[in-house]
Amino acid sequence: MSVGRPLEYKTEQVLDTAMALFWRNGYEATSLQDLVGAMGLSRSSFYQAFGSKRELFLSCLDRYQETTALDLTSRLEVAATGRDFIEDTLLWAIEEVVEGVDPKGCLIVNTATEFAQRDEQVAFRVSQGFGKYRGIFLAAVERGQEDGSVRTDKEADVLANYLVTSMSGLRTMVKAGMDLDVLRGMVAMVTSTL
Amino acid sequence: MSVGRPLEYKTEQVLDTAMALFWRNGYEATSLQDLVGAMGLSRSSFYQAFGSKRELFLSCLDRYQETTALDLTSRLEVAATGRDFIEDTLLWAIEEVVEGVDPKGCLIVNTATEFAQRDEQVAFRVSQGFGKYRGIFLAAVERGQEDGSVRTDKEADVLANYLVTSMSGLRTMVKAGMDLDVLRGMVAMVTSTL
DNA sequence: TCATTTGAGGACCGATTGGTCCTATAGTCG
DNA sequence: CGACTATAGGACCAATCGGTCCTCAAATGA
Repeated sequence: MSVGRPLEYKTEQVLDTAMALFWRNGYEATSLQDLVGAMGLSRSSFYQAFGSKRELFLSCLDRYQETTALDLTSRLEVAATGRDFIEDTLLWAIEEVVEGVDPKGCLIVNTATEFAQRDEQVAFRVSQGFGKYRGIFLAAVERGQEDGSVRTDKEADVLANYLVTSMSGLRTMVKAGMDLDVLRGMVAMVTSTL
Repeated sequence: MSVGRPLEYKTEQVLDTAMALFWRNGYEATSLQDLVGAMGLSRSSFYQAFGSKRELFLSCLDRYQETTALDLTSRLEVAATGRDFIEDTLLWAIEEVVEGVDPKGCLIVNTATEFAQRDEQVAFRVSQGFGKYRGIFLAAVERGQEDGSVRTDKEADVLANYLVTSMSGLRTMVKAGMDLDVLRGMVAMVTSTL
């Protein structure tokens, strides 16, 4: 299929590098120099491969969604109960505090506050991302309602939306520097309402 | 006291204008041109009065905190019960969706995700801001526990932190474009745990 | 009147922004 | 070999960035 010199890098790999930068610093604060430097490729290769900074960002948003959704879905499959998955996921969302350095939060949440209003395509991906979260939580809640680990007197989609909202709040408080112990208490508060 | 030509603008007024810009677009995406244009003063006046873009931003954070805290405190004083205040405040947090245009979210929340990790003084003001929110919610919860409108089997400061986290989540979902009806349901979910 | 302080306006600064283009080189295919 | 594609590197671009500086007009109090 491919004629000519092959790619010297793996697209997914450099995409991950770029994603990490956007994730940590946001879109505006990440310059092209930062990007090509970290990705380890020349300006010419960069533009040939990814088109522009904005297109790269959109690709990163897509990739973030895919990998995150995949990860969560596989976690859900092996979880003992619906409630277990939900607790684990919320704890996972605040886990990065442990390292002490540079909490990145959630790329979707960060992008929602920084960028979503100014760019249609970004806004689309943001709501798409939240939709995926909601879908996964919905599946978990429904399973929990079947296996008896989640209350049945609330509609599943209300609880799912509530979990998405709570997770956004948790990740914001992570970035705001809330103590890990307090955050754990918040997770307990949220799950106690299920 | 003052010799010479007097100020032609009211400091608080132009500060509010600048605050609105930062609030809507964030720090990085707000340029000096945007600022001086909206504030209606020349570059020279700007720098003489406010020092630099960053200093202006810090001033805006301070002002935002003051006005918001003052507003909330006075609302708390006239509220019938602690629970009433909490419900009203959460509804107020999602109110801006009604207009349909340009949800700005909360300046503190926005700044926490965009900027807090990169600037000590910003980080200080962000945690200070969240601290004020927590303090107000704490007072509301304590009053609610006294007047019987809030459960007493949870410690007041846990509930206060939970409310701060929930409010952050709500304001993020506002920026993410969640429907107002769904948001109202989320507020109901949160208050039902009190 | 005169010193003082503010105002607007614009020239100007170096640095950086995202982005283009060109050259020369290197690897892989038919 | 020759077609093709990808590479690195750097020159180059207009535009914008935040910020400084200077001039001159305007308003104040002593």
